[in-house]
Amino acid sequence: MKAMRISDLAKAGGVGVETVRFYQRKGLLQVPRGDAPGGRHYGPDDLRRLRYVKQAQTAGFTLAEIAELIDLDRTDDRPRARDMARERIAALDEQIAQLTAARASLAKLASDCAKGGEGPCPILAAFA
Amino acid sequence: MKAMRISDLAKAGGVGVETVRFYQRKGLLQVPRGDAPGGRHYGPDDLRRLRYVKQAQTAGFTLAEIAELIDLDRTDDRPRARDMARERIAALDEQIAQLTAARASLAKLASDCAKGGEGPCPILAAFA
DNA sequence: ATAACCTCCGTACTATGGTACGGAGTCAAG
DNA sequence: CTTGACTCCGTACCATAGTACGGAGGTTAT
Repeated sequence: MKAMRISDLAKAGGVGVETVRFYQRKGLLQVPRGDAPGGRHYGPDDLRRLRYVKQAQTAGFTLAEIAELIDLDRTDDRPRARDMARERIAALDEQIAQLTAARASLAKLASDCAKGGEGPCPILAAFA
Repeated sequence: MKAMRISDLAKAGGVGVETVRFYQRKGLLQVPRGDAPGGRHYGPDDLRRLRYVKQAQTAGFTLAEIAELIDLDRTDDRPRARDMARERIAALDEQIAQLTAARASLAKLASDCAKGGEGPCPILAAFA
């Protein structure tokens, strides 16, 4: 395995080089010990970490929260991790409920507008 | 009805004065004809419009899209409005699906972590 | 009539999550 | 031995959706 460079890591993680560097600045990814000149090299751990960040993001964690999770990993603080997960699940539930409600009311509006009776299009007139 | 001033409108809409002004700058709310010195006054239309904006936001429309919807209202372009609604519903469906999936995987992680077997806490180790 | 409070206006600043740019150094191939 | 591609680094910039600030002026209550 011929030492991944930052561009390889980025590609493998499906992000841009600038994003990797951004994550490094935020403490989400480690900056490899400044050894090999002409390009530091990255290992599979870095890629796992990068993927972890991306995955955690899809669960709605902010980058700051992800940084905290990573820190909890260091200290193996499981109770705190469970708390964060519980909070996130609750937030997710609320968000899903809200989006579902919005979806329903928008769908009704759209169908009413399509039915196209008289009067103004409810999508435009409504939410009122 | 003693002419709503900007702060009354803001309060009624559940936003701050600065937010009303921000919406005016974005073209989401009209700036009343500059008549009454010592405070322009706003009417029920303005409040309806403000509530429309807030409602549309919960459906996930960006302020730019909401500005477009408002413009469609002016021109009564119903086909375009239906398109926008359809697109938004599709996006909402996708988002709901993603959040639901994230919720499920996070819930599993949390329960595995709570079961607390050996090895590292899956919330911290996982997403991997 | 003076203080307290409001309006208008422009400008600047915040947070979040990136994205872009320019310069300097390094490295491999032609 | 030069060109091209890559690295590092700092800094600046982008969109989104506000929030805050300071000054100039009008209004309201005592």
